[in-house]
Amino acid sequence: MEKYYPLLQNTPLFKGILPENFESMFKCLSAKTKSYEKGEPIMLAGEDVKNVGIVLEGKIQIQKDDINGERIILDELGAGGIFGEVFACAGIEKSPVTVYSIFPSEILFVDYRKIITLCPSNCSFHSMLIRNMLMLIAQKNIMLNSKLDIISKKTTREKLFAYFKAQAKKTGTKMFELPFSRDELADYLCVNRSAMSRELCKLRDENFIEFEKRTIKILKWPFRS
Amino acid sequence: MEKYYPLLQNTPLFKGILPENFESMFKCLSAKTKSYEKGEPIMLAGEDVKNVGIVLEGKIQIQKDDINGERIILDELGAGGIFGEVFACAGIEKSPVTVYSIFPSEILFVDYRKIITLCPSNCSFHSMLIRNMLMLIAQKNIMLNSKLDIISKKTTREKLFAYFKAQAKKTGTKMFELPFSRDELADYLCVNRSAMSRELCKLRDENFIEFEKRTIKILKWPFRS
DNA sequence: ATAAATCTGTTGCATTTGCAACAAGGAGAG
DNA sequence: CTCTCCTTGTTGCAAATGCAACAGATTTAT
Repeated sequence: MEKYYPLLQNTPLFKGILPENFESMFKCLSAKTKSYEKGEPIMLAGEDVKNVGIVLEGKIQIQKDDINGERIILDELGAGGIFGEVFACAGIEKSPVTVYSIFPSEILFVDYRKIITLCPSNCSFHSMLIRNMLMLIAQKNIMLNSKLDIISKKTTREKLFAYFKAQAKKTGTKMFELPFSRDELADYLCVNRSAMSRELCKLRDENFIEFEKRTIKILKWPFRS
Repeated sequence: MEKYYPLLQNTPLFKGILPENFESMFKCLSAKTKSYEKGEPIMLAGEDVKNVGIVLEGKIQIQKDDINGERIILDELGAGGIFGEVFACAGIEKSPVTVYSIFPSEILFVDYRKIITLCPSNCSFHSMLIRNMLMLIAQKNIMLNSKLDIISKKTTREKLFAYFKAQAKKTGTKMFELPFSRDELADYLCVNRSAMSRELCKLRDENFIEFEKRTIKILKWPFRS
């Protein structure tokens, strides 16, 4: 467990809390760790969520299963990522999402009631935890808004550019790696894969972009900036 | 100001705080009120956001202005509604959204730094305020997810049904009033208005729904539940 | 009361998209 | 190496959609 302390120290949730307090804190929070294999579900939609999860190792994917059986990728988290905290704070008991381990992963679970409730012993880290949680959720909120920005576009072309623009802004360059396969990207943008593929090639033919595998290079923007 | 105390008492942000503490609390929080006419902007995109706003009277609309000049309605708030709190908690200085008063409105502004920072005098309401804020933002988060659910649908028909389903669940009946004009609804669903109008009529002709003006009545569901 | 503005439905048309099926290339397993 | 699976691009076609323009109805302003 101690080997993850440097990681946890830089985690948004535990930022500002001294590592020497971790052991007593985890005890107070009833923290537990669990291992998952690649492809194994960590949390299923409809299950009770009593814990906040923190990825110590590996990679997970948060998905939403549609009525029609379609899969929507909401997020992908590596080491340091946190999930389940929104339902915790919103008072939602049943998970509306499914979380899968897409690499062999090690997850730290924390009882969320113990995070938001000040303990009798009045531990010093509690107000910091809550403050951190606030920022965490607010920023996730911003991310959701960004995704809405992209999905709100009417055409596939506009969605692609909106997504590319966000990625370019994130990485600071006009050439970047997609974190998705084509299939997953289409899911993310909520469009048909083959239609998206077609549009990508059109954009290439019109000299807007170049791409090879997951590498995208922006040559020019269609609208202003 | 005192006339709004009953309203504020039932506001998510101030819930659990006794009205007799309101005056001293507002003083501590540097709270101010301001009036707006119908159509007047309350907060423009790009402006500094230093305050959290609470609607005391009237109605406001939160919009996002697209690069292409398209308008996306993110939310509509009546008395008791709160806005700007997400940017506050996420540490974002410049507002990415525009807020308009769509009725003559009275807005209460609170310096958000004073909400999340425990004051020297250690007021009793501060930890409650932060806890309330946490739930507020987490629930807004959930709402964004719900909207994503709707927008993520590929066809206009699916979007309409996803939206209707959410409204039906909200009101608990199969007949409800739309909070939008057709134009606004199309904006909300991110589809072309005339195409949506066409689809609505198709649904009527296929006996899925009945509608008159803003009243929608669901006759049957296309898929399960 | 009259005029102007807004809301809603309608229609034709070009374009986009979803869908399904197939093919080429590459990665990984045995 | 060979076989299988996965990823990606390709294509034809029917259906959906965006767009623009128009008309009737309703609301609002003067």
